[in-house]
Amino acid sequence: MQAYKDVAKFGAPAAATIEVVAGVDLPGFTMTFSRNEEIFGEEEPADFIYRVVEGVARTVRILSDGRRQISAFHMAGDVFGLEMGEAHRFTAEAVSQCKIALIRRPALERVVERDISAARKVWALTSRDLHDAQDHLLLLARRSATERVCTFLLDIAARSVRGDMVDLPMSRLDIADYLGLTIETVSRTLTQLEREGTIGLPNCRQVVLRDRPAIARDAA
Amino acid sequence: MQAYKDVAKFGAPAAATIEVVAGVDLPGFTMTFSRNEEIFGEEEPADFIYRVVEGVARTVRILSDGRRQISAFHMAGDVFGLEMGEAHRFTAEAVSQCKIALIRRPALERVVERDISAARKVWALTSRDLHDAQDHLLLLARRSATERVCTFLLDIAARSVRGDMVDLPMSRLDIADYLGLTIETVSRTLTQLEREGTIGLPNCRQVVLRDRPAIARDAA
DNA sequence: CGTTGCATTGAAATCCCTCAAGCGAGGTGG
DNA sequence: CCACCTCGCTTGAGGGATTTCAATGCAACG
Repeated sequence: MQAYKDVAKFGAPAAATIEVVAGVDLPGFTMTFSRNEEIFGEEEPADFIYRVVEGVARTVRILSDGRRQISAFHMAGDVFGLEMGEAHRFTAEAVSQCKIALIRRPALERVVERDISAARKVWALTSRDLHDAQDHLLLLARRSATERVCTFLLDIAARSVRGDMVDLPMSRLDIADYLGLTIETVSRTLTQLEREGTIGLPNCRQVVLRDRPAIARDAA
Repeated sequence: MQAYKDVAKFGAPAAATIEVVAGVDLPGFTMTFSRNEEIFGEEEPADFIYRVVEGVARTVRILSDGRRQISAFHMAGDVFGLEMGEAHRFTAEAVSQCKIALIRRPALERVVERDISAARKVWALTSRDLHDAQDHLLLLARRSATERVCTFLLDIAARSVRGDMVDLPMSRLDIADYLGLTIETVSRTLTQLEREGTIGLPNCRQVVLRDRPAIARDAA
């Protein structure tokens, strides 16, 4: 618990039973983090695994010269910070104010040692992350700015069930660092799509998917 | 065995005991594949897992318009084609002529159901792949052509223990598709590094790492 | 000895980035 | 209540890294 000694900073942890994955419930506690607050740091011992209860988190890597890359956004229900090694390989931060459930890793390890089906479900989490990373890889390696942005919009839309109105919980900088672009290119691409009538931009945190087929086409 | 009915095409499979990971030995068989031959296809049922015995394989994804991305090169000892789902998510091909060990997936599943420590080792394979993918992600998102090529050279060098002389088993096109560049950019970057005296290029399939510190610096 | 398949090189074009300014919403204080 | 500030987003102009297109080189092979 070292990292969270100073609980005043984070809001009081609340003990609870956390469903890590379907059918695997473990004792844990929830904490709230404010916008941009660090949840855990790269290289820190991976003593917990984390599950988003409310809000959105991001996992980030930063190069020495400041170039930043967001590997994933984590929405309600997503598990992150699961490691086989001793240390975290990313920094995790709150995108918006969020409530996060923490599960002590030894507790998870114990269940995994005993229960094959639980072990399988935990493995599936890693496998899922791998698939996402591989899709992301293809995106970054071979897709144009427009394709990246459109893919991103469809992805976010699929993860937040709101019809054609999509809320973007993250800033343009976050989107840019996720897509391997600059903030300006993201902005220009969005306004370009708006000019073509493909999307609407009532404000900078909301997108209306006016022409999904066109977006899907652009997402290639 | 449907996919490999036509064994004549591949060379006769040879039954053997395969070490999937340290301490997990399973019955399987080896087959040889010639340069550029397909080992398995995307969307095909994932009935086997694969381990490189000799040579090098690649896992590939292709977009409808022909853009290609290589997610990884697999060298001697590497396991690939491990899926939790029903189907492969990549195409796998032989980079050079290679000998591949195939393990029937049900055999693996049985061991994983019984033996927790084996399950853990198999999970570690997925976890390792995830780490590699995440490093690759950062490379593609935020690094320049020179940085990518230098990182690649160091990576290959680390995987083939030969001092400062590195053999490149793959073509320029393979390197380009792995690094998210074009073949011309890879070629230009290499000749640039040669002109600076950082590397030597006795021929297009061999690289001499003349100044490792400089390469490491360029790899950022 | 021509063919074929990479690899290299050059010139031009393009896409995205960099730098710089302007805009707008939200918050603060006079 | 409004001026002012701040922060994030947008927009523009210019530049640069990488791609594209095209030609040449080179080694292996029949």
